[in-house]
Amino acid sequence: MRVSKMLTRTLKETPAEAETISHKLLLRAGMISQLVAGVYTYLPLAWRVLRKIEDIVRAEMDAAGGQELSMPVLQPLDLWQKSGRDVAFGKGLFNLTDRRERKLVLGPTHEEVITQLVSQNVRSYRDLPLMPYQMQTKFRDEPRARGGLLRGREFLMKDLYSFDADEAGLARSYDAMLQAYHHIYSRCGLPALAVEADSGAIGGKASHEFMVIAESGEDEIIRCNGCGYAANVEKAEAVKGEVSGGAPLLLEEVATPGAATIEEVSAFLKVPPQRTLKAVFYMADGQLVFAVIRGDLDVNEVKLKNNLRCTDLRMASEAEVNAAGIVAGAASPVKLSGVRVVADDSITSGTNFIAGGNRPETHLRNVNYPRDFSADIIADIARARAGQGCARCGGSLSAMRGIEVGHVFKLGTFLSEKLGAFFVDEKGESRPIIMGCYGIGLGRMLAAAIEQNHDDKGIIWPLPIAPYQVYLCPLYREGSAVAEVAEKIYNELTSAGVEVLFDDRVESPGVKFNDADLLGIPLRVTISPRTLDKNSAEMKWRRDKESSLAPLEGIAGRGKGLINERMAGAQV
RNA sequence: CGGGGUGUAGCGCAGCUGGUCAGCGCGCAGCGUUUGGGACGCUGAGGCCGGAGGUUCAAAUCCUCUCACCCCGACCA
Repeated sequence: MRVSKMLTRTLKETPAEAETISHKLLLRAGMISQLVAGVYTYLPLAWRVLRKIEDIVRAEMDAAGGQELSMPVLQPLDLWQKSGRDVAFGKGLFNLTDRRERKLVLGPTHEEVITQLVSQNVRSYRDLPLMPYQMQTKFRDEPRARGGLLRGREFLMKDLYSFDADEAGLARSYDAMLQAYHHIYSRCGLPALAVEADSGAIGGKASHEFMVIAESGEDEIIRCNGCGYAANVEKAEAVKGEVSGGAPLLLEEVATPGAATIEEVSAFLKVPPQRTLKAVFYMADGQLVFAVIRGDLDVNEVKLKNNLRCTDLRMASEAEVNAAGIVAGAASPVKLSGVRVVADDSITSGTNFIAGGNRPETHLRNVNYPRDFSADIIADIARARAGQGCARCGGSLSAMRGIEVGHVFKLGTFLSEKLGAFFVDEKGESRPIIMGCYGIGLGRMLAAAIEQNHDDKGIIWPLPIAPYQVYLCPLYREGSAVAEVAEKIYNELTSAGVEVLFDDRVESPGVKFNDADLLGIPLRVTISPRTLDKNSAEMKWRRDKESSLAPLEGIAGRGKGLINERMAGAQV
């Protein structure tokens, strides 16, 4: 490809709408163009990257037993009502109505369609397992699209669905996918970490997310430095530590003027935060819930929501708390009635806590569970954080941010039961097919690759997914043979099967080098009067500092060799 | 949906206490000089100032409504 013929140009200045690095660089490199919020055109360079990612994903899906198909974007709303997930997706579903007033949605995912399809085709356990997949554009009316390709309302996704006759089969399918996913990320030069993930309200036994570690990531990951345990903070467990308080003492009231927060109370009473109880109020499906947790810990709302089995959870307003006759800032579960109490299990191990007195500016000393109060639910509802102990091995936990580039999920039989996907087993009995689903955000992978591979000059593409492998960069000078030689090398490299972006523009060296750096093509081949004097061309890897000279004779073979070497090697 | 912000040339922005306020830089076109890290000179093209109302002798500028986009939060298989 000749740069002079490309549809897009590079930008010197970053468009104001971009905040994250990948978004800025994608715009500056002329790889994407926004149409409306969260919806982008993939311009030729980005499309080439996406196709490379797709090729790798396709190869691994096929190798793992997948079979590719393509399902419709346009789906009847009825199907979603049948599964009940029209409610779960809510406003995230793009709705439309056809000329016959039939309600349709733009598919946000394809479990319903595939399950229906499978139900029409599978009769017997002999027909299983199945692993159909597709690469398809998904539509989700996100409350807030952001970060360019990182979170769009229209995005490319690979989705595979597994259908098995029994749990063991599901486990095999699931493991095959975990393996395939590891292969995919590693082949793309984009190391991703598999972390345990929350399985959500719909349930299921296991779920893993694949995370690319990046500052701009929307998710927080908790990871053990000892055993390698890693989990999304939504799900992560940690050792909370024992807090002794001695033998239970008599409950006693103390005045705490002006002290309402944990910090204030613990400073005022000269007691460490872990010896206090924190009260947090939520509205769960419209009902007030009182969450109690040790003062040094924070409530994990996902865990709380799962324990409450509610669909809507949010912090309660002060008015809602007051309406229940509770004193915010001095609330406690002691002598409380009429409100559902959920306590973190951390409160069961210590004694003689400080808790609110349920009267303004008053607290209680020596509060003990279960002597002084009860809870409707006792469970782990604490948010894990760096520095705590690993629940598995006792090692030390650290926290990092990640971009979710893949999510695999054991679905179970929820959908197959709702949509009538049954099979007949060996004993002749009808049973629901056991499902799993496995997604990879293709566009998000592209963006994540940039988040992880860039410098202040621009993108540094991992070789396997780079739009082109070589940036051929002749530096023009009147009366020299540079142009002619460049054309020759372009033909030679291209004939050798090397993907070349040929900067045939009559531009100054600075312009060309800066564009080469911005576009991030892995290998830059420069030809100038200077190199021609030595009958050679300059070879420079985008990722490296140094450059070297290679003789013009046999340059195509040399270039191809270097690329193959790097493709095969660890460093891409 | 709550909070905040921004809409002026392809991009980045200034002008916004009403009256040469239709401007600057980059980019673009032509000509010439340049060519190893975003060169220089000259000439030129390009804007219903997001939209609709209103106030006024006069509106990019003030008021109202509206639309779009961005950020924080909420939300998120």
